[in-house]
Amino acid sequence: MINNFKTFISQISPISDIEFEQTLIFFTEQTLSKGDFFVEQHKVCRKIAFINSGVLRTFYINDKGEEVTSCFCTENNFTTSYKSFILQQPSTLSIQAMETVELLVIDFENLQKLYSTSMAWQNIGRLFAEKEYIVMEQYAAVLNNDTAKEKYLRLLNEQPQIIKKAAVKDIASYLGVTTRTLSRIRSEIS
Amino acid sequence: MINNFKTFISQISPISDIEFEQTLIFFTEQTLSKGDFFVEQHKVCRKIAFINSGVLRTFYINDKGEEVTSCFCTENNFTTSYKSFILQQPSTLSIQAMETVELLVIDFENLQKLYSTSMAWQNIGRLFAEKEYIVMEQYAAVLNNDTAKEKYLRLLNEQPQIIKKAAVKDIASYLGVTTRTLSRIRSEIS
DNA sequence: AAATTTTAAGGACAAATGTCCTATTTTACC
DNA sequence: GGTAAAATAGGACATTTGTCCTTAAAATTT
Repeated sequence: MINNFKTFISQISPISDIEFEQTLIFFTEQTLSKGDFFVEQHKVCRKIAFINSGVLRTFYINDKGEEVTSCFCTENNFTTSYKSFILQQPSTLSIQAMETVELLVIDFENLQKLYSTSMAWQNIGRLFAEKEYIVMEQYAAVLNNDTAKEKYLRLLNEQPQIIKKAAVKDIASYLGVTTRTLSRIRSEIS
Repeated sequence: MINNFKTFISQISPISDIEFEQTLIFFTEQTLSKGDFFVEQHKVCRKIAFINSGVLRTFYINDKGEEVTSCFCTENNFTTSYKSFILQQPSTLSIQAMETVELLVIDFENLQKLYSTSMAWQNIGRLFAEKEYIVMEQYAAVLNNDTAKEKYLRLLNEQPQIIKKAAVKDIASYLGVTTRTLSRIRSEIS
């Protein structure tokens, strides 16, 4: 777990062994079982986690009261209700484990401590935010341009493990289509 | 111009008068006329600008060769082809002045210099990235959930100046609908 | 294991949106 | 100011997607 994390962090920004070691005391390991929530809607999200293994699903409730999946969070990434975390406001999102998940968790206060004392972590924080932005920009472009079928095929191509693990209705809302439409696409393909 | 910029920066992160003054030498003023490009597709975007006045349009060319507007950049915000700027890779986006635009511009190298020497600017950089993420997340949620009419009414409500200033076809592509659909919505409303 | 609930597939029809087109208006250019 | 080019509105029809529904399968609970 720690090795994975160090590799991941080092790829974002160079950090000395010593500084990494000093950093680790701020993180705690956590395991979630399938169905457990990492973040619950309406509560302020106070933590961010490195996913060592497993997949989580991020979703919100739209105006019509339906669950809309906005992200599938996979291993070797961070997960958090980012807006809630940044602004320390109640979260519109919930994050739930889709299977057993191993996390390395740091809370808001400790991360701020890292930011204020470590240039390396300031850098990691900024680069992470920039990366999240790029991912979201790409997601928006897909939603804006692709047809339902194109969106499904793209997901199938880019994250085949999600197609296998996630419920059909969650894939549908993630792609911004109804289950009826997704059902049509799936029968067309097979 | 400078005062506007200082107010804007101070709202993101507290910065001392002295540090702000020292910072200013890295920025240059620039004025664009209507139609001028701030960023051109295929070139690496080497700069980021504070918009003191005016509006710019960000767009890309999709698979079908059509222009798709991804952002209208308004005054008292930054503008850049963010992904290209971050990664220093050729830009998929172009950014064009929709009217006369007054900018305060800093290039990539100088911003990196600020990042590496100033904790305040590291902080500003991270908070800016976080803000851009939140904006993009909201845009994705709108694209995913709202009908064509809802999207148009939202834009009308939230950025009425864009409806007035932008071409209908650009509003359409920004909202992810065809001009035919937007035409229907507009005639319905009036 | 049986009963209950949830999920998924797909039929029938409705609504929304897109495609292709033409007429008209607006803008850009010489 | 006149001409060419681009943009807009909107008709006619096609396609996509959504809504509502039923049935079957799968998962969950008792």
